[in-house]
Amino acid sequence: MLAYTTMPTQLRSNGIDHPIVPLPFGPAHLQQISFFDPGCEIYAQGEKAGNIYQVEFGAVRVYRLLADGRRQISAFCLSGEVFGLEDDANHHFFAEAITGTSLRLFPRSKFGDISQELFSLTLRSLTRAQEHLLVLGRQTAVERVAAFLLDLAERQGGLEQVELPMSRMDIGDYLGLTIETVSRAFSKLKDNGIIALPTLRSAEIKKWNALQAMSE
Amino acid sequence: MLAYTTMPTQLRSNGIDHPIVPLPFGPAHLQQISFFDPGCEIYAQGEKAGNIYQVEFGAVRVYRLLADGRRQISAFCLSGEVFGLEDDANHHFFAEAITGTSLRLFPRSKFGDISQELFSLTLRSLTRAQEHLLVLGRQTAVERVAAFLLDLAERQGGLEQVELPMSRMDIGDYLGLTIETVSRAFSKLKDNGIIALPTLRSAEIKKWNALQAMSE
DNA sequence: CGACTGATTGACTATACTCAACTGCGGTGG
DNA sequence: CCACCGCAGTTGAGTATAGTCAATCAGTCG
Repeated sequence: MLAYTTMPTQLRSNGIDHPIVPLPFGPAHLQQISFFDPGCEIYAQGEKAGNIYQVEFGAVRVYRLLADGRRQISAFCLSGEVFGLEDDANHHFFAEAITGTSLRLFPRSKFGDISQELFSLTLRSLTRAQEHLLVLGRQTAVERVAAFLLDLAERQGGLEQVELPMSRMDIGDYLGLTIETVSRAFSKLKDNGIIALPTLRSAEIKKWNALQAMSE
Repeated sequence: MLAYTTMPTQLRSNGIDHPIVPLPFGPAHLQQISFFDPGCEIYAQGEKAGNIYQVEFGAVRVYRLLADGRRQISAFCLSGEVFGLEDDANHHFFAEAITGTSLRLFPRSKFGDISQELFSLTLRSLTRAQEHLLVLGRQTAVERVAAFLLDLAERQGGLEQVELPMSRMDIGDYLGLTIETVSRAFSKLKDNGIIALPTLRSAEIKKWNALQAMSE
C-alpha cells in the first residue's frame, strides 16, 4: 500500500504492458514518476487535484462511492492511458492502483496553454464515458461482459489473449453488476465456447464474431 | 421538423428559459443562430462534426442507439448548456430538439487555439457523464428519478417548480428504465408527498430533504 | 499441506420489464 | 363552448433478469 519513487524491479512486467506513447506535453524535467503497490490510493475524492497521470505499466481504477458503500468504477486505465482530469480544484473521484503500477505525473499548474493533445485526451475520455452509459443503461449482463472483454482486448492490442488485472468485484463495479452475475456471464460465454478462461486473471477470445454479436 | 434561420416568435418563451451566459469564445460574426422544431434532428451519428452548439432556449437530447432500437440518452441540454463536442471528425451520437429550440452554432474550424473556456466546458461534460455512470450502474429506479429531478431543479435555478420538457420515454431512455417504471417512480414520490405533479410536463418538489435522501 | 481469499454455482427473492387495460390531458371540430 | 378523439401516461398482473444468501470450489501464500 505504498508509493515509491524508485522502481521495484519485480513490478516491471505483468504481461499486459506494451510500449507506451509518452504524453507530448510538458517539459521532461517537470514530469515525475511514482510507483504504487496493489490497492494503493493515488488520490481521493475531495483531495486537491493538481496532477494529470499517465500509466507507464500496471492498471488503475477510478471510481465513486455512494454513502452506503455502493461503488461505481468509471474507468480502468491501462498502460499509456491518462486519468486525473477534473473540472474542479478538487477530485470528484477516487483512484487506486489495481496491480503494481508506475505512473508519470504531470503537474497541471506547470502547463502553459492547454495543448491540443490534452484537449484530445479529454474528448476521448468523454466519448469513452458516454459510450459506457449505453452499456450501463441498456445492456444485459452478458452483453456488458462481452463488451467489456472486447474493449479490453482492443486496448491490449487486439490479441485474443486478454489479461484481466482487476478482480471480479472490480468488473462488477465497472459494469453495474454483482460478482455472482459477472461470474455467471463469464461461465455462459465459456460454456458457449466463445471464450476460454485459462486462469482467473485472463481470458482467451475464441469466437470474435460471436462475442461481438453478444455485445450489441 | 424544420430548422429555421429566422425566429418563430411563438417559440420564444416556454417557462424554463432564463438569461444564458454566452460562450466567451469565437468572434460574434462567426456565430450563427438556428431554430429547430420539436423532434427535429440537429445532427446524426456518423455525420461530419463541425460545430459546437449552445442552447439559447429550448431543450435537446443527445443519444446513441443499439442495432435493435434500444436508446440511451447521454444528456439533456437546457438553456445556456453546450453540446456537440466530439473526439473525432464524425459525430458518435444523435442530437434532436425536444421542444422548439434555438441554438447558437460555433464552427470548430474557425477557432484558433483551444480556449480555456472550451476546455472547461469539456471537463464539465466529462464530470457530468461520469456522475451519470454512478446513477445508471448503482441506483434503483426511485433513486434515479429522484436524482434526475434534483439535477433538473438545480439546472433551472433551484426553484421547486421543475419543468420537464421531455417525455416519459425520454426520461426512461436517460435513466435506463422503461416508461412504466419511470411512471411508477413518479407516482411513488407523489404518494409519499415528496413531489407534486401539477401537469404531465412539470413537477413540484415539496420535500427537498426527502428527495435528496432518496437520491443517494 | 493447510488456511485464506476470491470465484463459482445453486436456490430463492426482489426489482424492473412486458403486455395489457384503462385514464386523462390536449387538441380538433362540430 | 362543449364533445370527441388520439396519444401519452398510469396502473395492474404476470414474468424474467439480476440480486441475495449460502455452500462449495480453486488458486495463492505461508
